[in-house]
Amino acid sequence: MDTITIIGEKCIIFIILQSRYLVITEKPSSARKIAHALDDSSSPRKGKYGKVSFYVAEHKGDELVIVSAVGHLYTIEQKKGGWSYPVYDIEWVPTYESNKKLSYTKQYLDAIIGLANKIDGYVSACDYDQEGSLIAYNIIKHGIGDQALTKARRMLYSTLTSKELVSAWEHITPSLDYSVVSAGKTRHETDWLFGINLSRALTLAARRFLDFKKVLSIGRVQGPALKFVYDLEQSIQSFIPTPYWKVYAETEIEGETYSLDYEKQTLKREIHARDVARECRGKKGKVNDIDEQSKNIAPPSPFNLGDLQNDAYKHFKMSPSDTLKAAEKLYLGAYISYPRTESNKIPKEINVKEILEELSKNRKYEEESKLLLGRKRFIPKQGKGEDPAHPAIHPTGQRPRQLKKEEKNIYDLIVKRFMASLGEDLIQVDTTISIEVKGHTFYLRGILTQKTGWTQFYGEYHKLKDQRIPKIEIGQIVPITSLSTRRRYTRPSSRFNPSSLVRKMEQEDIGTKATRSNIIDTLYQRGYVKSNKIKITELGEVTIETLQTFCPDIIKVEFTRILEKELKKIEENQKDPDKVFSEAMEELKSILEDFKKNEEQIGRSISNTILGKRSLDGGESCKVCNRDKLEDSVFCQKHTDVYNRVEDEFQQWRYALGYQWVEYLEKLNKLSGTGGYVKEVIKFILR
DNA sequence: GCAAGGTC
Ligand SMILES: [Zn+2]
Repeated sequence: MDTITIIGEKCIIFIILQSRYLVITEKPSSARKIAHALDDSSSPRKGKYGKVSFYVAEHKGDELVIVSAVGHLYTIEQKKGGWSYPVYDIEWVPTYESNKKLSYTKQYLDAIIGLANKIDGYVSACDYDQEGSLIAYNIIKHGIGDQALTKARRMLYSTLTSKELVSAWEHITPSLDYSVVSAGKTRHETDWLFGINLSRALTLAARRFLDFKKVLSIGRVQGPALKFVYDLEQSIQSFIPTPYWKVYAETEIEGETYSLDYEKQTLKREIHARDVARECRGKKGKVNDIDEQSKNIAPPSPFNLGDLQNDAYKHFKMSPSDTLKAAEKLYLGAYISYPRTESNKIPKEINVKEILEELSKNRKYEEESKLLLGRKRFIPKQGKGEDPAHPAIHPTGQRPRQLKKEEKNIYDLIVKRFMASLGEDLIQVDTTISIEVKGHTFYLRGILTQKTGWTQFYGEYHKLKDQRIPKIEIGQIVPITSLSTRRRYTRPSSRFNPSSLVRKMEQEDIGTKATRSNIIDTLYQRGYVKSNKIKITELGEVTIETLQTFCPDIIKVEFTRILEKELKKIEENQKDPDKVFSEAMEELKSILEDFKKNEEQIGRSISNTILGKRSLDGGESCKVCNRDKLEDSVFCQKHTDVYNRVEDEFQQWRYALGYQWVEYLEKLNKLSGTGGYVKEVIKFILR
């Protein structure tokens, strides 16, 4: 609101000018909250533009028209040409034009453009992150026009509480955050150009020798995600088990049997195991120490999306993308807060007490929420995860209606986790009783819960595992009533499942909370991986191996790290976005030239893998697979490496069991933990 | 038809 003062000769006239602002949010729920927070009477007028809701709020004499986007309303497309590569000429176009499945976005864009009428200023009120800055910029620039950009400002907030929103409005920036916008644009364009060009290059190479209907794809996030699966599969296929021995012992005290742990969890030689058995079996031991340690286990923090996806897989075997879908439904029904969050924190502005009061009206949660309400303070445990725009996932208190089974499960998990995060520490006492038998030590361990703390709110999602212990004193003599030793073999790492692969992507910091599970779905759709215990397919394998030669960067996590560093420089005005972009394009250009030059060879190796054919280019292949044989070996690189390790590991087996070479190979061949490549090599040696 | 990122 501007006050213009005109001082005439004899009088002073104040003219108060009301300004009209168009406020653009990222999603409908933020528009509603901002409108209610900023309207002086907390009751903004609600209007409809076609089917799209918008709000008109009066704020300190100004009029705010608040309308929302639905995420990105603009996307990248190639300007001209067909399905070929290289392609460098791109432009930003409305999303609904480029993707029919997203045609619903048209009504939102139409609404924003239609409402951009007699507006004094534009306000970008999208989420407080790079994508948010770009979403509003694209709409204003391409939808409303360049002249609107000069009147555009940015409103920044991290929680959608009235207090923060009012303050955000007061601290609105004088112009858009152009450096953040540039970083966002560069990210989109680099990803598009690398992703689309390399995907087409792979697909077209595969089609050279195959009637191949499918498309192949690769990208900055897909690449490393597939590489994780590939690497794990290599280690499983190359795994050679090692024998070890384990001691199982029991004692009996006052008629009750207790199992004992031997001092060493594993023994490396059979004779060591025999020694323990001979010296301790049937003997008596003396209690020489009783150690009691009380431990406090803090409550879990409320969920971020990754945690929720992980727990939903654990408890309901739901895939991460199904969990996201269910959580989205709950969010759109206003039963839970925004689910696409990386945060494990609930800021103090959120009224936890009020949420508990609402939850207590639901009989299912009445008892627990009333217990929590009996307290003086309502501070959820704060976790590590941070998010610039959204708090941790929590119930709103609003009672859900007509949920599907999966949504019901997810809702219950979220509510109980939220309540658990408000609980007190779980207190347990760990007891370790040391029993000495002829110089060998055995441990009798017990766990006793003293205070259930937060676990009483987490219900079936956390089971207490108490282990009782006998009444016993130092110096007491106890019998070893049973003792056996068993030979075991080490096992390879287990494969990823959709949830642990999301976790891995989180740990490696690739993709975002909203995209990780979808990208894993893409790997399945492409035929790169299969089954719930994720196994790479031959197609996935040949894709990784091709890229390892021709574009190793796209399957490396470091590619993302480098890009992030460059984007940060753009954000901080330390580097010209054009320079970052042209450097990336220089790299891409040389990769694509190289790819094109070798397209025939690449196509042949893809088709050979798929058809299970040996290579036809004259070179000899490995005795047990299609790959090229090394000069000084009968195997390819992979099988040669495996052969060398089979030789190395033999020493360990001879030491542990006194096995001879052939005996060793035959045993390995029978064990389930032995990797496929290992068995291929062994079968060849034993042929 | 191909990316990764938003969100319905
Ligand atoms: Zn081989």
